[in-house]
Amino acid sequence: MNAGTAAIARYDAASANAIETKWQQRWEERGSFITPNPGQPGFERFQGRAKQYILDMFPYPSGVGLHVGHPLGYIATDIYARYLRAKGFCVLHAMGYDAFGLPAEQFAVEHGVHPRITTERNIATMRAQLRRLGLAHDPTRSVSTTDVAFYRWTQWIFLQIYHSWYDAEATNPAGTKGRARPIAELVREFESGRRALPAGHAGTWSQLSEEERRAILDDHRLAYLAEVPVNWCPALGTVLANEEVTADGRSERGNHPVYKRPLKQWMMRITAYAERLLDDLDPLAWPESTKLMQRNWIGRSEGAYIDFPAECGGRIPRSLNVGFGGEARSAIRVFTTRPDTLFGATYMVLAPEHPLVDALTAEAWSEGTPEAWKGGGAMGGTSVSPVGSPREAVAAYRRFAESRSEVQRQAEAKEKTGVFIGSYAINPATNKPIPIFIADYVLMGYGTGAIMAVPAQDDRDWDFAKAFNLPIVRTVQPPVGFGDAPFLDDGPAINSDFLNGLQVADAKKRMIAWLEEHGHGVGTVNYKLRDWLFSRQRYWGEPFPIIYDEQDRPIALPEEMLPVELPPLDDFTPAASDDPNAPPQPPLGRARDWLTVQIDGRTYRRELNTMPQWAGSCWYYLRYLDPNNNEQFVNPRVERFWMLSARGGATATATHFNPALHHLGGVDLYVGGVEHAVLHLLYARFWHKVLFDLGHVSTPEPFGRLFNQGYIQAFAYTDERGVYVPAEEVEERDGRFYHKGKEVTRSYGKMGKSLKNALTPDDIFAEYGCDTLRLYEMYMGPLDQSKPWNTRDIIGSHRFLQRVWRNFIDGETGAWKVVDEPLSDDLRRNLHRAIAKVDEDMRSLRFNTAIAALIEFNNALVGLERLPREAAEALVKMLAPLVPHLASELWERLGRSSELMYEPFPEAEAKWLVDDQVEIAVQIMGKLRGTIMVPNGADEATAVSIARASDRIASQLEGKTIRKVVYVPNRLLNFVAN
RNA sequence: GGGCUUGUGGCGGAAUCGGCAGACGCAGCGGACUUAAAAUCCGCGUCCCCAUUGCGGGGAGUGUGGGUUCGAAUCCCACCGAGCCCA
Repeated sequence: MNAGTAAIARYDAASANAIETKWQQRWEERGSFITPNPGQPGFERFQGRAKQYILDMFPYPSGVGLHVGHPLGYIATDIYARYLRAKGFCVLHAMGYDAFGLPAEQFAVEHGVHPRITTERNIATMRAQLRRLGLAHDPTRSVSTTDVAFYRWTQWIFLQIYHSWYDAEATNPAGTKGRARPIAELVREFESGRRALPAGHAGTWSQLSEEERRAILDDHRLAYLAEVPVNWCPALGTVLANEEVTADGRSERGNHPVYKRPLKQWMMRITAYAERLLDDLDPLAWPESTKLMQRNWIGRSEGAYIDFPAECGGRIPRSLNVGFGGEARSAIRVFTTRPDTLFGATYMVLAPEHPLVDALTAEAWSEGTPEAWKGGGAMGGTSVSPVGSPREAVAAYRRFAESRSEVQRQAEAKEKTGVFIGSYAINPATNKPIPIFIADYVLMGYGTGAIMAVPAQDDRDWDFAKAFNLPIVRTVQPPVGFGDAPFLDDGPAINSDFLNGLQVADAKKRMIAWLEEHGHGVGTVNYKLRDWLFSRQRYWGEPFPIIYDEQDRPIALPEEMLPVELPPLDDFTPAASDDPNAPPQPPLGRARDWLTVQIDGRTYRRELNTMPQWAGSCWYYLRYLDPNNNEQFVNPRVERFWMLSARGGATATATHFNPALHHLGGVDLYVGGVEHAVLHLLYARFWHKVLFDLGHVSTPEPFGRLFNQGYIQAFAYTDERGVYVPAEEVEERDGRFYHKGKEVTRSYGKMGKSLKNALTPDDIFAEYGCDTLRLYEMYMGPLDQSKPWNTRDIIGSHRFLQRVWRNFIDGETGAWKVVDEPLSDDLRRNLHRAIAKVDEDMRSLRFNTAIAALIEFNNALVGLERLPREAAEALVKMLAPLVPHLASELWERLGRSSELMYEPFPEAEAKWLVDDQVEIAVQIMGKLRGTIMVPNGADEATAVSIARASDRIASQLEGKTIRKVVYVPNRLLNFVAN
């Protein structure tokens, strides 16, 4: 035994903590977790090794600290990263903090403490907790989004996006269609005449006014300003995300009224990338369910735009009045995924805020208009008396619709509401007039904000038609016996002239051809995905690198003027108001000295909005690669080294992406919760693709392999009033639960403060040490499934480590038991079987079964007087990724001074994995009747003769005729006999 | 309403390709050691029936009901329950 290591006879809480503290200190002093970049000092030890980039989702450093559920994924990636190091890879594994966001700002509002102070305190707490878990993160690569040195580059990326446009025809570096290009190239193309000016502009580029040119460029930029309806909450003084608004249109926090209001906001043109975001999903090694969620979110649908001529006395605005041939026309344009049903379109519906509604609304009700169409009683629970004119009905309905949240409007369960606007459109297929309604089940943000209603083949149209007594014409023949309901499935077309008899798919094609031929419409692809609202009226976020001139025109700051730092503030309270019409006043408006900026003697005013929290998490994984670079957001050579992933695991030496040689994605494993399946991953993919198109990164996708970990859940207990009681004080007796003598009710859900069932890692450290916690969390079950925390079970993992310890060190005497003696053949077979199992399970992140195999092997060593070194060293190496402190301590006591982390993982030798004799099952008619021993790989005849020689089988077979024998070598033998 | 995931002992889970269901652990029961206890070690451990002095033997069984197959926790159909996403 080494001098200097105290003799510890028993592995318990005290000795575990002593060992863990010792090794955490030593790793820190030695810089064991640091992985330098190629060319940097210290990289020599990794020279020639293939890279692996192992990443956890970016955490928010919360003020309340971690509970035991949080580090589940971090422990898993740590084990995997340590395992890969032992398998000979050069591993990048780092952790940073997504530290902008609302909680720190709220805390600042309530307590007057600057968010930077709160944030830094929280980060320090979280770092200490993670360090105490023994996580091997490279400390030199940790970043925080709130560091000026970090968000300077977030602003820089914003500028790249702002200065770009999407050329749908260009070829990107991956060889597929569509590419972001610098806006300067667009200007040159317009100047040279190589690219025609957008429709509606006559003459040449140089003949356009400065304003016109700006407008055209802004229409192309990937970051642009737009008036969009937002959830404006005057009482909180901020715009809210949809998820922050309750179903009845009030703020989740404070229950204040929320209004839909158009506000000038920064938008990101993510819709330009819809097709590529969809196509590139296929080859990614992601869970299918996550890919499916992204596909649904992007929501690609093929269909057609169709124009319905409308009688409106020439009042349609000119910009909305261009037909498919470029000619002027008065028509309502709809998008439909079912152009084949056009003959069944018996009315039209516009979204209440559709720009044509004013022009189309009639002056008076025509003779015989049903009372129900005029708005009386047609607005759900809101009682509105029948109104005198279409104009009044429209105004009343709009007020009603505005009062309802988008969630309410989309909920299908409630009855349909709407009003007739007094005028008619012409169905281009039937040439008959059909009435035009406005109704809030049609949303302005989807398609064109107008639909052709086909009640016979659409649920919502059917309900609406029933409610308003509108005609229903079937255009797809339902099967015999089909009831009084819309028919959505495939069938032959009926009542449809030239489509009759065609199935849906063919009918669609035929109709689109007909529409295009007659100028009534055009086939198209539509997406549910909308552009990304990128402004927030908040303080604690990245300021935009944007200023405005006297004409209120946005101007991007030059790169040299970055960073735009957040100004100091004393008061973070947003300007609250009871007046829904009060203009939004972001907190940055209080920074008087910062508000304006002088450049070349002219005064500009700054953008007061900040970026959303998503911004930093869209690219942090690139900053880990080169965190201290002050010249570039990441050095391209460094980026290529870590991100280019060669197929087959070979080291990448290529200088650019080649689809034949490389995986699409750079990060080799990305682990995090499924709650980020859509937004974070979609936004990050979008930014990454823009950076890829512009040549700043080398891969078309950021994350090649994604793994969604499950959650650790916990029981919670409520008393007879329904109030939560502390879970740790609850006792179980005979399957019932008691708190302070009173029976309580058990429920099951997320761990958290509000349910009084959270348990901190610190509690477990004190009682068992962090190696036990790491082991228990991995042993609970498969990583991707949610499972309940059960404190009672931890003892099993702790006992296993104690048993390991006792196999090395006598529990009574403290004597060292490892000897240089050969291992018996039996034990060696056990050992190599364990190695094969653990190796395979670790590679596929099945730590629970890897641990079970280690327990079995260790149990086989229990009772040995002396432990052969061969088994001891292999066991320590296999334990090293899982319980690095305990393993390092034993490694040192084995007299080894090398860093255990970088010791190669044991190799299973094939010859020790096979037995001479194997036990196989013997069945008769598929029922188990016994087992026999046969030589490994025995043929059928041998197995049959051994089986028939056994008394048990022979007696069972007596008097029966063997019809057939099924033999699976080394597995089973089945006699089909009767 | 649609889509996805999921359902195995008292509990967490294992069975990786259709081939011995319940590995491993927790809780429980029995035994050894001990004056005793703790700790440790060994054994038992789905349900029902038969046998029981002892060894044992048979049947059912992976949410429910069907199907495919020599053989189904695993594949197919329908239903029930749970979770997530979309509406």
